[in-house]
Amino acid sequence: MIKENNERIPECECHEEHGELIERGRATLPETTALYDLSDFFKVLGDSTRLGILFAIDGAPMCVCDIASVLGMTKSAVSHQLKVLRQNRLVKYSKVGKNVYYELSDDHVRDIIEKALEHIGE
Amino acid sequence: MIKENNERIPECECHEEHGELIERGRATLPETTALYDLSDFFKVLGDSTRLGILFAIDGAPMCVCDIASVLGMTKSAVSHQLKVLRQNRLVKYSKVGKNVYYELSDDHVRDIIEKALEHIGE
DNA sequence: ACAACGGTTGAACAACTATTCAACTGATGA
DNA sequence: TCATCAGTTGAATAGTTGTTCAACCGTTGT
Repeated sequence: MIKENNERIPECECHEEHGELIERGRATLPETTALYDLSDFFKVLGDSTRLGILFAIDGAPMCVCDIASVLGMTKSAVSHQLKVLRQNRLVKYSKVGKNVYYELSDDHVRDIIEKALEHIGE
Repeated sequence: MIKENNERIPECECHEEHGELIERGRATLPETTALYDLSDFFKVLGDSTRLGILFAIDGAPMCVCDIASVLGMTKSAVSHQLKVLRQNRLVKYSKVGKNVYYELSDDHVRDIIEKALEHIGE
């Protein structure tokens, strides 16, 4: 957890002369709120169930029951995670009769996941 | 949490005819271990302190004390998070006297964070 | 109107995680 | 050699998070 930007950042405790370095570090540091938004975004992707859902519905929309079947989980558990994905706008849905079909809301996310997969495969 | 791939995936509980959809979903689903690796990677980025550290040392290596100063945190807290970043190979370090200088180990990570920032800014 | 079904929701519980604190290691300089 | 400082570490604690369970809502078909 990071202190608010408007709090005074204390001098470096160590006795080296790194004042300039610290200034530079502070300069490249995004706003506190931006940092939280960013970490929240990564937190959403940091769960294998949610990633599984994203992979499952990649290509074709699927209803909750189907997703649950693919992942071998209960509808309830899937629905809870779909809520998180919805709230963070990673998926969108459409109701058809009794069913609710979910799909990826964005190509952006696909790119990020792909890049991460590349990074890991080294 | 996702069931192991070698477990039998049950038929869809709902009474629609989605057999093909489910087959397709299963096909696009990565190996369970790959899914865990991927979510672990995002988990590391899903913390504002760790992101703050990455931003701080972006450009110039910094010692622990400086990082702590920039973020307004204790050396201990920073060191604990640096350990996580080390274990996941997101940072590398070099000792100079009493100090330990940390820097980004990879341009890949910078790309991913940048893409995520783009995604959020919409 | 009613039962059945797909899906959502809230509470509860267990598992995990980040920070603090205190103790420790290793390098430096007197 | 000894005190000091940069950094690490383990245990403890508080906060967060994912799944389960049971109850619920809205739509469909009879």
